[in-house]
Amino acid sequence: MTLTTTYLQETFAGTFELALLTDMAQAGLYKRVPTGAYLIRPGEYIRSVPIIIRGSVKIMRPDELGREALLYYLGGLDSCAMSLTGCLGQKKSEITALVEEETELIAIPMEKVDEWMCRYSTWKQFIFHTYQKRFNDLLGTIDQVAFHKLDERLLAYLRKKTQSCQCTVISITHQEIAQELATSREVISRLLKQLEKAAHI
Amino acid sequence: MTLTTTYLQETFAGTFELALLTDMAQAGLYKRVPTGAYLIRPGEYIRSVPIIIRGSVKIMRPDELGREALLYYLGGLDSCAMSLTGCLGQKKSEITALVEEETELIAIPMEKVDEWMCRYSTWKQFIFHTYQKRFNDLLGTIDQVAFHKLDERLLAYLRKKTQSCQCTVISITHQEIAQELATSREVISRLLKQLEKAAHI
DNA sequence: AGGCTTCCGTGACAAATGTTACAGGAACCC
DNA sequence: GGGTTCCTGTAACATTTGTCACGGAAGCCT
Repeated sequence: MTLTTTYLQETFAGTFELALLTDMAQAGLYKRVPTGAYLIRPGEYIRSVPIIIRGSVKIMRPDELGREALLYYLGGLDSCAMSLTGCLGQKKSEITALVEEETELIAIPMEKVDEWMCRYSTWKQFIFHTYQKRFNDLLGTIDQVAFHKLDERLLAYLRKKTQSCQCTVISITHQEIAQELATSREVISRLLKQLEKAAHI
Repeated sequence: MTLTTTYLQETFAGTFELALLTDMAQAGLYKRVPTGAYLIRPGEYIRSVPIIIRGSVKIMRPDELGREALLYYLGGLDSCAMSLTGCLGQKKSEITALVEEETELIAIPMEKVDEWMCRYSTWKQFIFHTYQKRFNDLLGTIDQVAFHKLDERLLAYLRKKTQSCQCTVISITHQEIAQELATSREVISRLLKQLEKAAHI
């Protein structure tokens, strides 16, 4: 599919000025990415900045071996700050971005990201707003990991999950939860049992 | 003290262009801040972006009550990304910045931060470089908290501390360490004993 | 049916961390 | 000297989390 200015206008109603939308239509690349695909993996170079239109992307941080801590989710009209710094700094990615639900996105080539920054003030605002959101996400993650016990973190995790997928039922294996909270399956099993009991009282 | 372009030239040799330095000399405010002072506290508004010339500033994240997790340190020629987003977004601070060693800094008023972004490419680079560094710092912190046990974290903490203060002897109470690692004093006592023993073997 | 895989439940135990309680040393002030 | 405060050491115990070992349920393939 090719991007049309009209489509962009519907999507970004109010946030971007017309001239910018026209530029985006021309320079941006529309992509539809299926569940399970990776947008980026550690070690790869980042050459464009994605803006998520619809769907859900999970950003994770791997450790030396195997484990991957959950950092945050990207949803509608979010963008990734990691990609921004990565892009502008020409660095390899330090994170993994996994598509959780089929995602539509617009990929903006990095030269444009830079160029528009001075040309369009709404773009500059968007970029910094993105930074701010991601920073707060990370701070939130640190809060969780540093100050809260696993049961609370598990609850928070489940809540966020239901929010981000807009549904009331979650289908996921204990194993996956365990990975994202950097613990083991048995522990999650145990805690879920506990919560279940506690809920009955 | 007033800022002179010559002083700035010495300090930022190579990183900033001359015209920018002249602007900085005019708009920037030189400050010398004593150990123990706060640059910012949660809830306060940020009206300028500090660039640290010399010294050491500790950035912490408080939880609902009392505890404060260590996020990272700012040292020579560092700047704070939180202040950037805070500034440009007009938000209240979510963090605490405590001066650990007497610090000299230049405070740049936020209008200038914004204005120079498009005028001076070296400034833009500096800003994004700052973002990138802080982001990586945060990721490192998450790594530590999520994947490592307390004894490793303690070691890493001590190492960083000796680095940042450029000395071989640290003088700090167990209590403080405990706070920054979000644990209790007794635990730190215990672990330090352990490490001590282990070192003797 | 039988065999395979994946996921879940669970008990028993080990290790790590948090908590409580108390004692002693050093510094300081009166 | 006596009193105070701050810091450290340490023992005992509670709680939380990690690990191991195993068994059972469901699905899928032949």
